[in-house]
Amino acid sequence: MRIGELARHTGVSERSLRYYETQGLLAADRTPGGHRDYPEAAVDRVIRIQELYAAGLHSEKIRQLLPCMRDQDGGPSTVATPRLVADLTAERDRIDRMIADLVRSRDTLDEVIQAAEAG
Amino acid sequence: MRIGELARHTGVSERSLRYYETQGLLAADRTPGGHRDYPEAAVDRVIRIQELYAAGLHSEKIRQLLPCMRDQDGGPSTVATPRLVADLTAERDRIDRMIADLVRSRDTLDEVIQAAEAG
DNA sequence: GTAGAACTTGACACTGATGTCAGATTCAAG
DNA sequence: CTTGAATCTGACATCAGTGTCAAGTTCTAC
Repeated sequence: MRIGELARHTGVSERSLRYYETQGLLAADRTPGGHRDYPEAAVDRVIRIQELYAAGLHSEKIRQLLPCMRDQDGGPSTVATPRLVADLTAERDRIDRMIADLVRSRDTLDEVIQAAEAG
Repeated sequence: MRIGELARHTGVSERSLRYYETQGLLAADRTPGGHRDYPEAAVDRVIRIQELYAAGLHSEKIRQLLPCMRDQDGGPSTVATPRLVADLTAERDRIDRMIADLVRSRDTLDEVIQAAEAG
C-alpha cells in the first residue's frame, strides 16, 4: 500500500505518516525507486498511533509502547519493563483525569444547549 | 482574593490567569494600586475555563459560552443563540469522539500494563 | 516514450496556551 | 519609614505535531 492510500484509509495526512516514520513509529518497505510500501497492518497501527497522540502521549512514549502492544497479526509482543510500566501507569491515570474533565465539559455544553432548546 | 491565592486555589498559574483576562474570560476588580482583586466565584470559573481548554475549546468559544453557563451564584444567565448552539453541538460531538479515543487508549495501556504484571 | 499523477526530501511557518525573565510598582507588617 | 513579598506590564521563548511549498524523481497507463 502506498502512502496516499494509507492516508486515505486512516484519515491521517501523508505529512504525518512521514513524520511517524522519522519518530520510529511506523516502518515501511521501499520500492526500487524509493517509494514507501506499507503492509495492510499499517492501517490499524496508524489509527492506534493517532489515538495515542490524541491521548497526549509523546512520540517517545508511543515508540516504547508500540512493541508491547498485542499485534493485529497476533505476532509476538515485547513485555514492558518495570520502568515503562510505571510511566504508562502515570499516563493511564492522567488519561483518566482527562476523561473526567471531558465528561464535565460535555455536561456543561449539554446544559447550555438544552437550556437554549428549551428557551 | 489576589491572583496568587487564586492561582493556589485553582492550580492554574498566575500567567494563565492574566491571559484569561486578556481573552475576556475572567474579569477582576482592581485595588487602588492596580492589583487584581477576584471574587470568590472566580475559583469555580477558572476551574471551568481550564476544563474547557482541556476539552479543546478555544478562547473565543469559551468567551461566548461563559455567559450562557448557569452561574454558581445562581445569577441570570444568557441563552445561547442558534448559531452558538450549532457550534457547541459540534464541539460536544467532538468531545464525545475524543472521550471514545481516550477510552481506547486507556484500554491499550491497561492491556500492556496487565501483560507486564502477569508476565 | 510520454504525460500526468503520485511520491521523494527538505525547509520553513504556524498554532495558542503557557513558561520565564526583567524592571518597576504596590502591599502589608514590623 | 523600611523592607521584603507580591503584583504589575511587556516581551520573548517554547512545544510538537502538522500544513505547505518547492524542486526533483518515480510510477502507471496509454
